[in-house]
Amino acid sequence: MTDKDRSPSGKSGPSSGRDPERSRRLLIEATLESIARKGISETTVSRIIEHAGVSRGMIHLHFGGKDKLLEEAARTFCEAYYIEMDRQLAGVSDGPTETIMAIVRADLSEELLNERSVAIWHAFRGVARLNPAIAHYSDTRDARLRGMICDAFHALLESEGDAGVADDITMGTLALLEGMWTDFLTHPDAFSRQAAVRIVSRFLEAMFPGRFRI
Amino acid sequence: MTDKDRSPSGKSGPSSGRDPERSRRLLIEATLESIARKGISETTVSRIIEHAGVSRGMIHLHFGGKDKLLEEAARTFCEAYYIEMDRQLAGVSDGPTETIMAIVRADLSEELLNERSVAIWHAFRGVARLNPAIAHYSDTRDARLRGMICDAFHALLESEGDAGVADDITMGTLALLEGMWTDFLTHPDAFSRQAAVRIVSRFLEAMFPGRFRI
DNA sequence: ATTGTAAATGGACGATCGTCCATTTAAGCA
DNA sequence: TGCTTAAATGGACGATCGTCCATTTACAAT
Repeated sequence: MTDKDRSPSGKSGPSSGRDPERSRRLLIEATLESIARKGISETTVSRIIEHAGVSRGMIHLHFGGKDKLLEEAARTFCEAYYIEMDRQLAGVSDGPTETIMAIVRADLSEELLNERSVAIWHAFRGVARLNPAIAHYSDTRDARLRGMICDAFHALLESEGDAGVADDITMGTLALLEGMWTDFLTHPDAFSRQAAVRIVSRFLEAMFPGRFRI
Repeated sequence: MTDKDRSPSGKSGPSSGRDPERSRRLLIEATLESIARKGISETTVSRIIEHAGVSRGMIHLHFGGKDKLLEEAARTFCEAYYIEMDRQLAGVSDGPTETIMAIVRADLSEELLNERSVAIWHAFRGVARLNPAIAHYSDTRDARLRGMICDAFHALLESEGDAGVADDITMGTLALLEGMWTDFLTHPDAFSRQAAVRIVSRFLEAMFPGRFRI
């Protein structure tokens, strides 16, 4: 261990000290918090630095501008979704049915679907069409997750049916989940996680009788 | 017909003349057009009046401020959805199956689901959570549409099953449609209207065998 | 023709936006 | 203890935001 490892990331200094990594993290977190609470249009440089407790020049210094910071915030937020999704999927690997339901339950779990996340998610969606960098992170679930679900449905279908059926059901299932997120956004009080899981289960049980019993 | 009917709304004057109604309409249309093309954050007073071809003071004069104009634009946009939906639903009244599929086809039709509408819809969604007035128009389909679908599913279920089943399937169907809109937003080029209708049909056919044959 | 009324104009205004940079501060090295 | 380097500061800057109002314009009634 060289002297260099006695860097500011160690817990020696209580708070104030040189730590560019910490500054970056503070800014990203403050940005996401501001978007969640005040919306993206009211997420200004002044508000971000106030929440982060840093000086005005930090955004330009560490990110090169407000837009780049927003992009990094979107990336971080998207990354956090998959990290938590993987965490909840860690213990499950029994079969296609369990895999699919594990993904569904995780996507609708309190850790992933809550007022904060749904607010941030839809805020980014609103500006995604004109900001390709953000659009990339606003995609309807990524290829890996889609692949996992599609493979599971393929296994469930065995060899019967067309090749496109599994793709259709995959897209339908993802669309169902998307719709649940939107419902949470528009009716945060009336929303029921249990009902949401039950509804998805109903559709899948109808599709594969006996496999997704409620 | 009194003299008053020779108002500016008549086609006497070619373009310039007093017509507060026309000014209001121009401003609302310009607002929606700007949101569709530039996003809500770049929809400024300057841009709106430029597109509308009116003077700066008009927004404050006719709407009392930019926020009120945005709210009116959201109302108008939402209203247009239901007007077109009703138009497409006008000829259908055969049975529950036809009613449901007519709503699905209409919701996914080019008139209702297109790049412009999906951009505006998601832009409003993005700011809805902090703007109650706009949130009201961003609701996931209104009570009337939901009621029509729910009644149809009730009829399809006849007397079997719990009372909540129809509600569940209704919410699932609406969620599916919401998800399709989101997919159109994130993948406008890859999206297929035909595939979207087919996927919804698959799920409903699984739920009610023989009723929603593809 | 004159007057009254309301629509329409467009510039002034203060506030706030994001960017940038001269300066200060703190940590590592000689 | 100086010296170097990079992190951090915070105010200045021009641009642009939305609001507002004194003024002009156009139409209807007198």
